[in-house]
Amino acid sequence: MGRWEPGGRGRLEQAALALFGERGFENTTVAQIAARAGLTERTFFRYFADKREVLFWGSRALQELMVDALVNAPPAAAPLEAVAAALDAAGAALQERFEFARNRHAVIVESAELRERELIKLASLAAALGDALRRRGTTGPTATLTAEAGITVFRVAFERWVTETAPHELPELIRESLEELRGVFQSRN
Amino acid sequence: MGRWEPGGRGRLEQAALALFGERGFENTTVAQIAARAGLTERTFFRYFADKREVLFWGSRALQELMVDALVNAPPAAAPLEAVAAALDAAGAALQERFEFARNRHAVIVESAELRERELIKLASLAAALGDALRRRGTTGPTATLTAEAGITVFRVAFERWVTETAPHELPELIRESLEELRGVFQSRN
DNA sequence: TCAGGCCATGTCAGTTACTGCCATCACTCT
DNA sequence: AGAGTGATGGCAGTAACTGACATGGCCTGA
Repeated sequence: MGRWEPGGRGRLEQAALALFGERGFENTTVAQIAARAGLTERTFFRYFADKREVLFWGSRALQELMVDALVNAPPAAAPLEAVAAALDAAGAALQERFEFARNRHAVIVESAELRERELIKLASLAAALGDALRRRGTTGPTATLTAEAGITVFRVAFERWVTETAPHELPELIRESLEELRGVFQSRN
Repeated sequence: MGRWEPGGRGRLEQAALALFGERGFENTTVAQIAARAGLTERTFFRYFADKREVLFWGSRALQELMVDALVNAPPAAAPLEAVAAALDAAGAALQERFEFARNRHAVIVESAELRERELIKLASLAAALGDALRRRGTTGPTATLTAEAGITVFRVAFERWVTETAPHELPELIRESLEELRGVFQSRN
């Protein structure tokens, strides 16, 4: 195999997901990932800041998608409705890649280190949505709280989606979870 | 100094917080922490699973406090009210240690690794509160969502508490944030 | 066509987090 | 005093990550 095969990053991502699935994150070495991708350890660390990041590089795209959806929501929409639009966009996009999402999630939940990384990615996503809300005119703490609540809904729905034996559709689970959270704040007894 | 000075764990915690504050988390080695505490690196890793954990060992107590408060909330209280009781307990306890909480938080926000660890600790706290809610009879997704929303409120309020120049009281900030989040779900325009 | 440059990759040495194994030291109990 | 116990030290080893430099393939301009 030539030194110049294209798509080094993608090959590393695939090799990592496969190896993590086979032997677990902690029992997989970066050198092994690189070898399976036909590259060296040093090159791995040029593409990814650390061993965990190889599973999260792709999530940048999802974040952009959600921020765009929020920005393009009707100006008259309430903050929660704008966030809901972002969640809809994410739900529709992920629904297309159920197999991949499920495999990736199965790997992540098995490793505390990967769960940590996922949490900080979601926190950064929440911050980005909060910023976008503020650009729409929502005031400080409300923007943060709405965005964080939206991410909570997303997390709970996603977890159900990839975990349940009789799979529902993700967008539907997102809407259900959002309504349940609404109920938490509306009941008063 | 004798080999048997008591309180090794506490000395390590203090030394770590001080060094992280002086030179930053990443520029501090475990050997330096251990040396300042009059111990060795090997002993550090007997007390703490990893370098970050030294800042989080104390948070176990807070989690127990909150779960207790939730369990002891009136049985008639709605899920959100039970979670609010847990948040009140945490707010009152932390209010006593403003200086420490502020220093520790300043160190954590400066390091991505430490922020990750804090997020997973809060996630574990949310899970514990969710479990406690289920033991009170709250059904599955609602318990999770209520607990997660409560932790979100806590996080936002805590951040304001240690960040604002004119400091409010933490319990007050928690109540305010909870009401703001309620407003997010009640407005309909 | 070839000289030069560009850039992805390789090589290598070094630091540090973390672990397993065994030795050692202080204190206690009998 | 001798044995046991529990906290600590010493040491060697693995693997993640980094910096400095070398090298190989491709492209571009004259």
